[in-house]
Amino acid sequence: MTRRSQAERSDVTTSRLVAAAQELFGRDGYAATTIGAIAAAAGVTKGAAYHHFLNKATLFREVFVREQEQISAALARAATAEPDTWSGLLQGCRTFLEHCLDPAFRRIVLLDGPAVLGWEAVREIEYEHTLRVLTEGLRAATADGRMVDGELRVRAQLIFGALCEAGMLLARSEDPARALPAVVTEAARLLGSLARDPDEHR
Amino acid sequence: MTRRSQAERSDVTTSRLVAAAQELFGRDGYAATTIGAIAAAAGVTKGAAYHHFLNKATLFREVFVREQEQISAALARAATAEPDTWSGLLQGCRTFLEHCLDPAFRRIVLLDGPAVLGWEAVREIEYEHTLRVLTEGLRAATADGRMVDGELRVRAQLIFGALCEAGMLLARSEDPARALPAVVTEAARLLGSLARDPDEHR
DNA sequence: CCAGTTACATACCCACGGTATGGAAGTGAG
DNA sequence: CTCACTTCCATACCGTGGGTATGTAACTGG
Repeated sequence: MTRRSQAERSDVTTSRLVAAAQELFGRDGYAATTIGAIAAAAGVTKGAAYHHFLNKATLFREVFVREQEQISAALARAATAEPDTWSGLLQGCRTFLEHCLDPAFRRIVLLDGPAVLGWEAVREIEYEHTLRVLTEGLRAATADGRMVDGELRVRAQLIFGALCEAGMLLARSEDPARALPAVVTEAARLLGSLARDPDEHR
Repeated sequence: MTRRSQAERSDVTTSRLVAAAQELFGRDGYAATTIGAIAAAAGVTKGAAYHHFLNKATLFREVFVREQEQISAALARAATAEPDTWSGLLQGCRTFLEHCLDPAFRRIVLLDGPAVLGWEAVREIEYEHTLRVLTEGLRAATADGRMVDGELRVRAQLIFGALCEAGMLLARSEDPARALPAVVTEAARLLGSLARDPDEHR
């Protein structure tokens, strides 16, 4: 009984298309991935793809959002598992860096995303996901007295930039597992500038 | 007497092509710029472009290097004009941020560069220019006792990432000139973590 | 002065993003 | 149940643009 409702059929094909797109965009990059290839990988034709998505960039945007949802969930999970706000922040950074070891993630989120969607659009999406988690972590740590006051939006952005760069650096090293401590150390040192001992005031 | 040597003719057309490419890539972005348009703007045809450059990416790479040469020179100039290594570092960062107000610079160096040339290639070029200047600034400040020790290569990379993000943030604000102080303050605060009072040891 | 190279222009190919069209399957009103 | 209408998707097609093949005039070295 392959009799399905329209909504069902539609959902199945769209999610198949997005999944195939995520796979191919992540592996080959945006420019080297054709709509035809995505459709074929999803078991449909170009017509189906253009029925559900306005154009290639729109489909890519969908993939980008998916990627954001996945990592922001992982970040939130990692942070809340920690005993206090400060270590939650550090653990979140570590989790982000580990995520950067995935080539598909780097390709989609760090390399192609800004070029394809534009910086503003990308940061707008990220501010609903990754940047939101980071900003809230900073806010919590500040409210906790573990971090000096400041423009949180700006601060989150700067830290995010440093983390992205760190993730790329890490991924490029021949032995990422061994290089991770050094990168984490430097990152923690940078963050350390913002730390404040909750017991003493200076 | 328009009689020119081969080398002369070649140099003229190549530099014209690069100049036109820099203009168009910076204004419209990599994807929206065609080789034909570049050639036309340079007063030649596609044939000339493909005679001097292997492909579109190669031409873009040339433009990218030019952009790097220009900014790294400006950074070095700004830094050496300062009285001490630490303020030289700060002034260099400020100069970089001001450079980010140029849309063409952002487009070529921050957005399209990594996507087109790949992260490794971009950082390899930058390590010969912008990142070199930054790393040397850090080295000088460290040797001067103004900054705590650390993995300079990694540190430069992290700071660079934060600065790029700061530059984008700045450029997107409705009034960059007014937003600059806040961004500089946050950036300086981040850098402050690495500062060390040269007179006291702890 | 001439063989060989360099510097282009012109003409062409084709891959790929996007559109137009057609038809099969589903849906909702009467 | 039926029939107009919509949704979903395939097929066929178009235009643009990156890249190549070819032709040719100008320069160069012997």
